Amino acid sequence: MRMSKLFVQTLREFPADAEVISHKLLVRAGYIRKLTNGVYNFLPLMWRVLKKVENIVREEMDAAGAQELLMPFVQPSELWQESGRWDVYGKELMRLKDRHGREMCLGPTHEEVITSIAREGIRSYKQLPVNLYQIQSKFRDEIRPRFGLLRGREFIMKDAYSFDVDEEGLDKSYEIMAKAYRNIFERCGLETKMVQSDSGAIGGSVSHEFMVLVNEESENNAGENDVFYCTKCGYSANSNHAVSILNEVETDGKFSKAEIIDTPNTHSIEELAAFLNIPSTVICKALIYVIDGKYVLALIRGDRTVEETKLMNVFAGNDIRIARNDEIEEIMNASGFNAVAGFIGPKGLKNIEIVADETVKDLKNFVIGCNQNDKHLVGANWGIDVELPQRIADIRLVEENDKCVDCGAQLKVTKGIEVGNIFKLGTKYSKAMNATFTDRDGKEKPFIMGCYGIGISRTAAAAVERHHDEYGIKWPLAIAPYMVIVVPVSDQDETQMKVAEEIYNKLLAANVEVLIDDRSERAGVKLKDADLIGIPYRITVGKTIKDNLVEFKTRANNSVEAITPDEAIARILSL
RNA sequence: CGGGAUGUAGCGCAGCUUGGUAGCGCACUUCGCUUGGGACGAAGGGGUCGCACGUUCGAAUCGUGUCAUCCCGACCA
Repeated sequence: MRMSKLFVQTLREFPADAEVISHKLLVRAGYIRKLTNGVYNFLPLMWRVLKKVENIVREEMDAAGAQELLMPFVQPSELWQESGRWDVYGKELMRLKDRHGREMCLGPTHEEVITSIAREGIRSYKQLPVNLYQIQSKFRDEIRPRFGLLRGREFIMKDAYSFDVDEEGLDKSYEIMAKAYRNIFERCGLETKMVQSDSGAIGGSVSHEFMVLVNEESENNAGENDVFYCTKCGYSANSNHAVSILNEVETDGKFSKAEIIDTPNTHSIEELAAFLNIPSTVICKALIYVIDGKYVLALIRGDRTVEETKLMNVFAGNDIRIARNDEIEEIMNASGFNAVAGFIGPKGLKNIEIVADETVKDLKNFVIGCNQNDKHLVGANWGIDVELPQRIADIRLVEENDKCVDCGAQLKVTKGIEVGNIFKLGTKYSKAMNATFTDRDGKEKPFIMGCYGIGISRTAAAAVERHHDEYGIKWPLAIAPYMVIVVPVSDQDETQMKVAEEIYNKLLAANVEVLIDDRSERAGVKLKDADLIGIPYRITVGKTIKDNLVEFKTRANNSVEAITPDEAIARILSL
């Protein structure tokens, strides 16, 4: 391809509305352009990258025995009513009506559609297992799209769905996909970590995420997830799912008797601990949440943080938020109190579910709110002064230096970009939608399902996050839009132009994806653009051509060598 | 949805306090000159100043409303 004809506009400056480096670079280098909030045009260079990623995914999925198909982007509400998700998926589901007033939605994921395909097409266990996948645009009306391609509303995704006769089969299908995913990301030039995760709105039991770790000290960290991992064994998990063994801390408040004392203006744990001159580990913190519209009081040791996803899962909820002040007032009034946040406790509260984190069990002679403003109960003990809640669960956020549940070593935390996700769905959708097959014993059974996603456009953006420098992108070879760019330094030097054209034509003839910068630009412009766009190899034809030498530059490490044109061609063909 | 900020040419910005014929850099067009790290000169083209209403003789500038975008939180590939 000739640069003079290539549809690309590089910008001299970074776009003002971009925050993370992949967004900045992809816009500045002319790969993408925003159409509207969270929705991007994929320009020719970007489309080539995306097709590269797609093809790697295709090859590995096909090799793993999956079959590609394509489902509609627009889906009827009926299927979502059947699965029960029409009412629980929330505002992220882009709903619309057709001219007859019939409710439809833009596909954010395709469990419903694939399940309808399976129940029509699969009648017998003899047809199982089967794994079907597609590569397609998805639309999720995200609350806050950001970070360019990392969190768009419209994005390209590969989604696969497996159908098995039993759990054992699902385990196998799951393992095959995990293997395929490792191959895919490795081929894309991305190091990933497979971590345990919460299964969220998709549903199901077991799930893992594939994270590109990006824990660099960069000021704009694109990693939206905290990943906890063990420094010794292989344990790793998303913060919304991670568990740990706590280090020993003081849990005895050492108060000689239980009494309610004045603790003015101690709205936070820090203020309270400072006022009483005690460690925060002998305080029982009480927080009121709203889960699917119902009030929940969560108790946790003062030094720890509630992990909201874990808490929500205790109640199998879909939506969680901390209660507003007016809601707290309402709860207090209903129980005959008037305490504000900071002085709340479980004793005497009515019409509210109470759940305690495991950390509060061992507290002795501790401090807790008593629903009176500017007062706390000190020296409290479970069963004597306050009832220990019946519902006890792990609802805490793991922290760095907690101990690994598998081996006891220290846990560390790092930021990650989630590029892939695999779930064991089980029968969630097949039961709800009555999707069954006839098993060997002649009985009708629901399919045992799994689902497996990869963010294609996110993967490409993650590659930029991992592979770039101050001059621009450094594409991994496997997903670069072109492999090599030939740059004649001066378009007025006939020899340079002639040699450059020869190299270009020879590479073209050898089916190499090659660009030639035949624009009538100064050398600086051409070299800057080549670096910015991030083509893995550059062959620069300059003055040294009189000695039959060209410059061979490897973008990955910015190394340069002077070699002959023939050697340069041979080098490319050997890669 | 809550908190903060910003909307002026394709991109990046100034002008607004103190109202008076809309500017700069890059990009774009033509000509000249230049060609190893985003040159230079000359001449051009391009904007209902997000939108609406109001105040005023007169609004990019002041007021009200509205829309959009970005950042921080809850969501997820």
